Amino acid sequence: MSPRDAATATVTQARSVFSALGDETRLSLVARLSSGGPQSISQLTSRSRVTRQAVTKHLDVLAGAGVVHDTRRGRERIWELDSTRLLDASRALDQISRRWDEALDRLKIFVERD
Amino acid sequence: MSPRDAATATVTQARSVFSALGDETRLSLVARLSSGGPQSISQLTSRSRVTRQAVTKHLDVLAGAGVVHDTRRGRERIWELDSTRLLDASRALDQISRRWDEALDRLKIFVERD
DNA sequence: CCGTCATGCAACTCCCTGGTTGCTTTTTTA
DNA sequence: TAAAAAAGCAACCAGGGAGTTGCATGACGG
Repeated sequence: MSPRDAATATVTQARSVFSALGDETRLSLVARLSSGGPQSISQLTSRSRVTRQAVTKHLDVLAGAGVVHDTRRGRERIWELDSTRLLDASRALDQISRRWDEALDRLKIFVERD
Repeated sequence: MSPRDAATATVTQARSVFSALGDETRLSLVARLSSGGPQSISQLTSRSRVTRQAVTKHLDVLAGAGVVHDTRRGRERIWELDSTRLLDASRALDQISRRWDEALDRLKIFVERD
């Protein structure tokens, strides 16, 4: 995989994370998993406005983005946060903004030259 | 504004940024503005697969999330990246993942105790 | 002044997403 | 072992979002 392909892959993954976190109920699920730790579907549903089925769907979307993963325990399914992709996405955002900030700095230097 | 309200506001803003960047064409617009600097609508359209009107709509969405802003120059409209919100969102993501990582660490310590 | 280049405005289509309801299956547990 | 708890499966619906086309407007250059 060339460096350029690697960069594209990173951005693509970051995009799926963004799209996953762009939904309000999903973001609140992530926040709750972040502070409350691993929880079952019904536990997550109890503090939510929407149906259990809706919660399940959202968790599946989050899993698709690699943000959470589940393990079965008896009759329940425990969902847990997966921080790696979140950190990757955070870094991607950081780079995009810094790249532009540096461009701005270069521009300032250029403008102030005369 | 209470600290809790402030936190909620931050998350809400971050969410709108995520939702804005969740779209492929929008994310590529942001990437191009990041590396290529300020550009007009038609400039941005020329390197895009979609129509000028589509690009315009996407830029409006990005502006709504506070990620870009525009200035008029004659008959054209120049769009520029706005890094503040991007950095805020990046930090929010970082915190969510770190909060969970620390919880994991505490758990490990607890488990290894016996 | 006139063509043309950059953009604005509006209507319309298509389909994906978030959400629901209803029923079934699998474990617990009393 | 029967009731209840947790979750899975499937169908359905309404709304919004991405994209398009068509036409109007405004600014520049010769």
